[in-house]
Amino acid sequence: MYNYMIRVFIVDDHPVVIEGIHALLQTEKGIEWAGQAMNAQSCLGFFVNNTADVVLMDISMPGMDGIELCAVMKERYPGIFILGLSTFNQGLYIKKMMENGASGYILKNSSKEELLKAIHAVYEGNIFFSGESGSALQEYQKSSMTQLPVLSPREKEILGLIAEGYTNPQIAEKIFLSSFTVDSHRKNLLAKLNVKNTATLIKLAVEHHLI
Amino acid sequence: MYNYMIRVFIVDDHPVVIEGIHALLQTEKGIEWAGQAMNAQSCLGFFVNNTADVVLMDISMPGMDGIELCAVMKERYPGIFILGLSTFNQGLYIKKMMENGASGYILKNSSKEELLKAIHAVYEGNIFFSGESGSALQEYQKSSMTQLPVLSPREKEILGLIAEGYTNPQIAEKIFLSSFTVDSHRKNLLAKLNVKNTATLIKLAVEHHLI
DNA sequence: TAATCCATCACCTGAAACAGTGATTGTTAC
DNA sequence: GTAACAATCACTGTTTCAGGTGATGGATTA
Repeated sequence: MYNYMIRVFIVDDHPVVIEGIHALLQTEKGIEWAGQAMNAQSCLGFFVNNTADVVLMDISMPGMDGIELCAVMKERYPGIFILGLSTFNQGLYIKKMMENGASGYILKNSSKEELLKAIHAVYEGNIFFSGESGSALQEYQKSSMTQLPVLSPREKEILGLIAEGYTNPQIAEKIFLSSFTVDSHRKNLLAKLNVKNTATLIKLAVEHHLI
Repeated sequence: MYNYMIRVFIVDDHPVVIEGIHALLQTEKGIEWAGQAMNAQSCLGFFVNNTADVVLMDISMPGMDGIELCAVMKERYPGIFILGLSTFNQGLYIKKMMENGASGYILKNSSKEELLKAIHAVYEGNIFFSGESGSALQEYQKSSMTQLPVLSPREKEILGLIAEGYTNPQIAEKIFLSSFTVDSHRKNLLAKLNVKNTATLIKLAVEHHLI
């Protein structure tokens, strides 16, 4: 089916998961079991004298977690592809792992077919998300927004205008308000979002897709 | 090989591309040719009385482009998966299409195998990027930065501190400079990036991953 | 060598932002 | 029916930003 061997390494603090995936992959012709680790240190130790093509990496581990480990691994071994692994579906974690260089993300309860598809996809340099984690990434903004205070429509409007570079007097003129009122809304935005000035306000707003 | 039929529709203003992909997919057992359109209006017209499973969508078209069309399509038909299509590799466009609900992105010069892999992947609800476009997404920041003026290390440093909410005097104290100097750098940042105030400066910086 | 750019410092002015305090109206929710 | 909150407006300071203008030394580079 595939005319190459993909050396797969797994880092996970749950022996059950390691054994389960090992069992799943054991019979696969294109897959070679490179090794396993139960924590970040052990994983990094392995790669000093060994290597692999794809690393299945648990996101939550004692000590250094998968997000950090991912960054370190990609820093030291840019050619190794990392596939995030988790029992639950957290858009925030997916995003962080991707920012740290991961090539994809799947759930631990994925089917054998999905796991193989993901491994092959990332090995070929593609980016792959399993269906559920993919939608989680797309809806990351929504989930992360729920952690933020609710902004009133007026506040959102003014936030958008601030982000476009308008000053308070300009906004006031634009939407027929007193400049005092705009200033009040602006202060409320700073207070609600717990930031101290325009720079941090806009940074937070852009990062959380409020604008 | 696959026990289902995927109805594929294509929107592209280049007949050559339509014919080329049609020819590629014609012999595929699991693929059914749903139809084709050469512009956004024609595409939307088709879907009034018809449907498809996967829409291959050109990103650059006369009139409404793929990015807009993608948003409209996903709004009206959330169940249809959209695969972006382009002759060139533009991280910015990929990002926008993904924000508008696309499930993936491939280059028009992809191999038949890659095209099929992508179609099947998105049909199954996964997210798929071909290798080149995937890396383009990951390196979106770099590519988009090339369109931006080059910032000196000092400027980047000060930009970062501004984004963290420090004022000029605070930055000056922090990195042992005159507040005048910090202000100079700040003005240079505004001038180089062609923005008028802190709000737009930070917005641009965050969006282009300068910080 | 001359040109260019970075990094630094300096001053002035006006505009804008930030902080604090307080008020009124209207609607929603308990 | 009153408590909470959104939306509006108001005043007063202080701090910061933004625009302009200019200068110096050092590194790079064409």
